[in-house]
Amino acid sequence: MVERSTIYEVARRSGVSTATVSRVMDNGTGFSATTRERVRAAARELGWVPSGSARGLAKRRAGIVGLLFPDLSSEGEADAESPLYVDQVIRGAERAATAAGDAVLIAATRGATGRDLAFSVAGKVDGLVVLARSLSDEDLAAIAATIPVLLLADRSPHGVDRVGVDNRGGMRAVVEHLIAVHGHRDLVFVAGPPRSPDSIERFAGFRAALTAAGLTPPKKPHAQGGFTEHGGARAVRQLLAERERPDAVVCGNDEMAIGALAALRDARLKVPADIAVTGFDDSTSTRHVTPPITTVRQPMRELGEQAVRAVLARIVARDAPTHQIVLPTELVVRRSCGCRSTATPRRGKQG
Amino acid sequence: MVERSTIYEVARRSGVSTATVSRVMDNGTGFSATTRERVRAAARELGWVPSGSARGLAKRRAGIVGLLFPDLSSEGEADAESPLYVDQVIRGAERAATAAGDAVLIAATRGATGRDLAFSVAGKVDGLVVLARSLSDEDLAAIAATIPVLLLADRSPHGVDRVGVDNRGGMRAVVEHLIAVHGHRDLVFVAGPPRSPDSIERFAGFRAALTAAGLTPPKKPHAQGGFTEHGGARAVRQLLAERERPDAVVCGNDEMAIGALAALRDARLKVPADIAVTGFDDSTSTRHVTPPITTVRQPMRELGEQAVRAVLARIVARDAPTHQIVLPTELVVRRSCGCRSTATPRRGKQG
DNA sequence: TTGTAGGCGTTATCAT
DNA sequence: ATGATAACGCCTACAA
Repeated sequence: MVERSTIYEVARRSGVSTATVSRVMDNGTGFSATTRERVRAAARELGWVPSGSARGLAKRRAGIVGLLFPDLSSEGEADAESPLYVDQVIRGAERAATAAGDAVLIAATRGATGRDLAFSVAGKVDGLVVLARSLSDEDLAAIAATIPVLLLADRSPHGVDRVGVDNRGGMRAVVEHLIAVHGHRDLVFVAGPPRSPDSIERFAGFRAALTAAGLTPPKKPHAQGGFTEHGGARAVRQLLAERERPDAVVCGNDEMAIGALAALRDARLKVPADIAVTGFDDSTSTRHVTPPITTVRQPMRELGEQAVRAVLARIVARDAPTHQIVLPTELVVRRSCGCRSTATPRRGKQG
Repeated sequence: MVERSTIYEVARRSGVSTATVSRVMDNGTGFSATTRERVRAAARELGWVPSGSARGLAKRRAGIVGLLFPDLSSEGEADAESPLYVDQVIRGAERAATAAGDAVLIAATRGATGRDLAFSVAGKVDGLVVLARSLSDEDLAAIAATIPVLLLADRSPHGVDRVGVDNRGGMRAVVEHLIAVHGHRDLVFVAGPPRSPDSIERFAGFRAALTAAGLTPPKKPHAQGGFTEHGGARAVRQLLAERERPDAVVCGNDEMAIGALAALRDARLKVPADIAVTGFDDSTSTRHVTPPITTVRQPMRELGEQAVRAVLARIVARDAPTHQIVLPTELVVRRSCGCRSTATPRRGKQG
């Protein structure tokens, strides 16, 4: 690891000009087979790796797309750190970027320092995918004025590309299942953090399903569990103490559903015989818990893929119309709802 | 998103030279407070974000560290895609990099195309963290001749920095627990893929524990489960069919342990009353399964952190002695081993 | 098919 | 405290 060699050395060693070396490395055209081999040989011998910075500067294209996500741990949220689905999004983004010959740069914004980080990242990439809540609206706008930005959220500022997932339709699908297939009518909703857009959307889906079934939806969630296992358990204990036993506990996410299961077990209630439970997210544990939880799968990997594809597309076509993509969710029927065996998954309704 | 403005425009607008603008943005020194404000104002008004490429070229430092990991799905392995712990490593890497003012670039190598990808990434970063099995030894060496490289594995080529986790000590700790605390003597080992270094190390730990207890360790694992849930179940069914019931089933990872649990349930055997089971990794599901699985926690997040810290250090001190760090694991006692309640976790022994 | 040379946007050295 | 002005390593017309 002495000194990184440059294109000049490769050119000299192979007896051609730097222009030719550049052409060869770009897999372009305009050189003889002999030349190509000589250049390649020289490059190999020197261990030359083209400088991404120089290349990026010359081409006005770094070949990198950024991914910004929030690290909520620093915000005093209950969340462990960043939601786990972030990992899936990252995987998807990596896959799409690599497929397109780009690389992906990731960074977590943490509180106030997030601003500087975001701008620093913006300088290093050609386009940016921003997960909900990782940036203030004005910082987002400022960056969007510089490079293509795509937001992963339920809604985006005017003119900003967006890819989202159909939270509302997914929740509506589970609830309709509970009502139509199992005949439940007294359903209770355990929400996540009050201001979480995901939680809000899912509650909207819950209400929509009740309304569609001719039932009266509540104005507010029956309880809140902060999206945590512990919170879900607490919510159920409280619910059980203050009202008659409902037919089903509809949880805003899987972790709360797992907590709910534990609380119901403690209360000597059988799931699903005495009471049904559902989750949201299709996290790994839902399959292993007893009984396996009926839930809703979100295509997080695909979310990441579509997101970088969209920014990549916009980098090329700066003035195409704004993207607004909403990915469908999928109902995953297991046993906690009362079904005996796993049914064929079906898609959540849009909207 | 018209045209990215440059340092020249900012300089002109604020009535200073580009040198001064550069100084101000670098938070350096050598300018008056008045100047600083004028420059900042101009930058803000123009929405100027310094070009990372240009900056990197001039400073000979991109401010990016790379992380290369393998995507095993393309290799026809049983693994879903890439092992899940990769996510944790990524999180750790991101955290350490961000803390140091750098960003992290991630890329998954997939089969043969991995080579080009790796070199492409190498050109964009100042240092590279490479997860085991993502690159051939010679490609690794070629890149290591160019930029600082650190390998995340059980061993590394001569002169290459390395950070690993004490697989052997961790497995030894669980097995010793099974022997010393629960008095088991007939232990059976379910291994992962035969050539997996992790699996091999863990089996070595298994043998070491038996030997230390005066028992005769087997030369080869009793069964193989390919690190999958399904494989673990199959291994146990097979074992049950061909030999007397052992005291304990020691699994090379959690997924196989979960599969083992299912197979034992089908065989009407009670865990841990009739037979004990242990896993490795401390994946989320181990807590939710019945009974909760005694396992070994690996500090994957910390692994990622230490790794980028080490490469960052080497970028500064190119010729410091080679790093060789091994992180300790932690025994997580739950119920599948026969313990009633969760004991205080203790560290796995080194080596 | 190949070479020449200017330019990409910043930083850093040397003056002033 | 500030300004000129070379690098930095590669790409890409434009020529030949």
